[in-house]
Formats: sequence, C-alpha cells, structure tokens
Amino acid sequence: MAGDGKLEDDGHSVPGPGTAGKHPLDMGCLTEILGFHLRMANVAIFQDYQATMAGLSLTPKQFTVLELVGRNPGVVQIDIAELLSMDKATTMALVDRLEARNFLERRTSTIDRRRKDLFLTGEGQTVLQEARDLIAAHEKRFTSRFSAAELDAFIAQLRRIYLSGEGPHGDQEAGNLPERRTRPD
Amino acid sequence: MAGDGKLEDDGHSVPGPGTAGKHPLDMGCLTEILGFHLRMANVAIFQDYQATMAGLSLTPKQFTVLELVGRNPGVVQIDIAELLSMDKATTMALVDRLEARNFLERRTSTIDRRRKDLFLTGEGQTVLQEARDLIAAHEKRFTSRFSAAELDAFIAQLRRIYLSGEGPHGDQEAGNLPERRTRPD
DNA sequence: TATTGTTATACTCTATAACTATA
DNA sequence: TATAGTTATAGAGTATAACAATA
Repeated sequence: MAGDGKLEDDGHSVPGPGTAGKHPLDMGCLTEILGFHLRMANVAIFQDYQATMAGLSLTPKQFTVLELVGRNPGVVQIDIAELLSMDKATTMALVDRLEARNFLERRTSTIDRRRKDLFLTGEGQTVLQEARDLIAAHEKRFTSRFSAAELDAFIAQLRRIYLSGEGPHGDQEAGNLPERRTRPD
Repeated sequence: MAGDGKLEDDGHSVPGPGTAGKHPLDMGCLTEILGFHLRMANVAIFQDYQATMAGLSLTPKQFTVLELVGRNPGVVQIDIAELLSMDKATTMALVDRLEARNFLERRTSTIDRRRKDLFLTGEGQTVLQEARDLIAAHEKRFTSRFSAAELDAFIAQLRRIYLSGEGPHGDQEAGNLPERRTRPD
C-alpha cells in the first residue's frame, strides 16, 4: 500500500510525538518514508537511553565498543570500524576517549606489530556490566510493547535493512561524493 | 525468546555488514538490543541516502524541514522543533542554513509578532521536488525487500516506538542530567 | 510572567588527508 | 605496494545559557 515509486501528496496528518497534537502538521510524503520513521524511532530510544545512562556517560556507540572488546579480547580497531561502518579515524577517536577514561587499553600485537589489540581494563569490565544492567531496564521499556514473536519479527526486519552484502544500490560509479555530509541524523 | 530482563552471555556471532564475515565478531548482548539494530539500520539507510543525495547536499533532517514547510506554509520553528524532538536553538541553526541557501524565508507573523512564519522560496520548492524524486528511488531500494503488508507492519512497529505520549519511562524525577550527551549516535 | 526567536559559546562526532610503522 | 594506526584539521550538529521582543 505504501510506495509505488513517486512521492506525492497524500495529505496524511500526524500528531507530534510529545504533546498530544496541539499543532498537528501535515507530514506529506514523510509518512511513507521508511528512513523517516527509523530516525524518529532512533531519537525516541536515544532520549530514554540518555536519561537512563546519565550517570555512566556512555554513548550507545561507546557501549557497543566496550561490549565488542569485552566479548572479543584482542579485537583490533579496523574490525570494529568495519562492523559499525565507521571511518578508521573516527574509530580512533572513539577508542581514545574510552582509553582516556581507563575503560580499555591498547597492546601492540605480537604477531603483527602494526596492530593494537584491544582489551578491557578492570574498570572497563565493571562499567560494562553496570551499563548492561541499565540498558536491560531501558530496553524493557520499549520491548515490553511487543510480544516475543512481534519483537523477533521486528528485529528481523531491521536486520534485513542493514545486512545486505555491499549495500543496495547498484554500481556506485560516482565514486567521489562532491560534498561532505557527516552523520546519519 | 529475546529478553527476559538480564543481558548476559549468549554467544551469538554475526558477520559484519560489509565484507562477508572475514572476522566474525561475537556480538554478545548487542544481538538482543533493539536500539542497536535500529541504529545499524539507520546507518545503512543513511549511507545509501548520502550517495543518492550527493548532488543536492540535503541532510535527512533538512529534507524533513523543507517538506514540513512545503506542506504547512507559515509553520513556525517551535512546532518543528517539538515534532522532531529538537532544541529550539538547534532548529534555529538548521533553518538558518536553509535560509542561507535561499530554500526558505522567515516572515514575521502578523498575528503574533514574536513568531516567524516559514515559507519555501521558489528555489526551495524546486529543490524539494528534486529531493522527493531522488528519495523515492532511494527508498525503493530498501522497501522493495518487503511485501506491502510487511512494510506496513514494519512502519507500524517503528511508530509504536516513537509515538507514546510523553515517552516510556515512569517519573523523570531526575530532571537535570549531570552530563551532556548530544546526538543519538 | 511566559513564549518565540535569537546569539554566543562550547563540545562531540565525523570524515579527509597526510603521515609513520610495519608487513 | 598495502595495511594499521595515528595526527591534524575542519565542518556539521547539538545543547546550554543568556538575551530581546512580544504577548
């Protein structure tokens, strides 16, 4: 029903997320744009996450990296970067912050001395477990809106978006992007 | 199946999104965190969006604002801010950029002279329609992975995440967040 | 007194490019 | 020649705080 190619007028009107539709705006084609809904959901979850994690000061991505290093001792930056679709310099900065807070450490690999194996410190392990506990409660506030089957289907659909070989678009001949855009906001 | 409260070891291992699992990492509890999958999907869509919109240099949020102003001539910043869960200063900066590119203009409201009504310029209307066309093609690369029924269900689930009164968590007694975190990354 | 817009400021995230060292 | 990490730099996005104009 949604999406036969063209984005045109459909006159949908949707109340805002916060107050109960004081000034309902016509959302136009936004209602049928998957990326829009995805972004709105992301923002909503982030806000609760932020309130939940205020004491720990760990961004979602920082938590992700701690969890990855915790589960995969000795993992190197380049693999984390690839998994999370980050630039290696971005990954560097991220790891720098976690290292500065003494949550993880770099050790030069004995096998390939270009590589720095990453390990959690004791403090990192502690903060990771605290974060896991807080996030579990935070998650439950959202996942409780779904049955187990619904949640599994939901996650499967999300994975269908981001697990797809090299990405969806065909040839990528453009190569160089003329202007720089930074974040998925 | 996913989520009985505690986040513990489950040993799931998932290949990275790009190359076909060269270094599969143990994702630990990440596999059952809805916010993680949401973020990964968001990043994947953003990357295709970016490649698609390289020529126009419009971020998703900029496009959203243009569409809102186009559909709701005279809408004011504060309403946009509320709908998109943005700070009013952030909204200001966003509108500034669009105004500097001559895509929209501010006119002092005749009814309430504190307010500035927003309108698309001719150029803004042109660029908006170009963006709609590009985004339609971009969207199709993702939505084509789902049947119409699946897509409707998917979007309904996303809306269930972000349309929920004041947000999910109970009392919000904390009020002031001790540290600042900025973006949902 | 409350609301809307505004400015100033600062900090984080991110990417680009160039560099070092290892392989 | 290619890879991993690193540094320097720059730009966008965001929020906080203060302020002005108006209601």
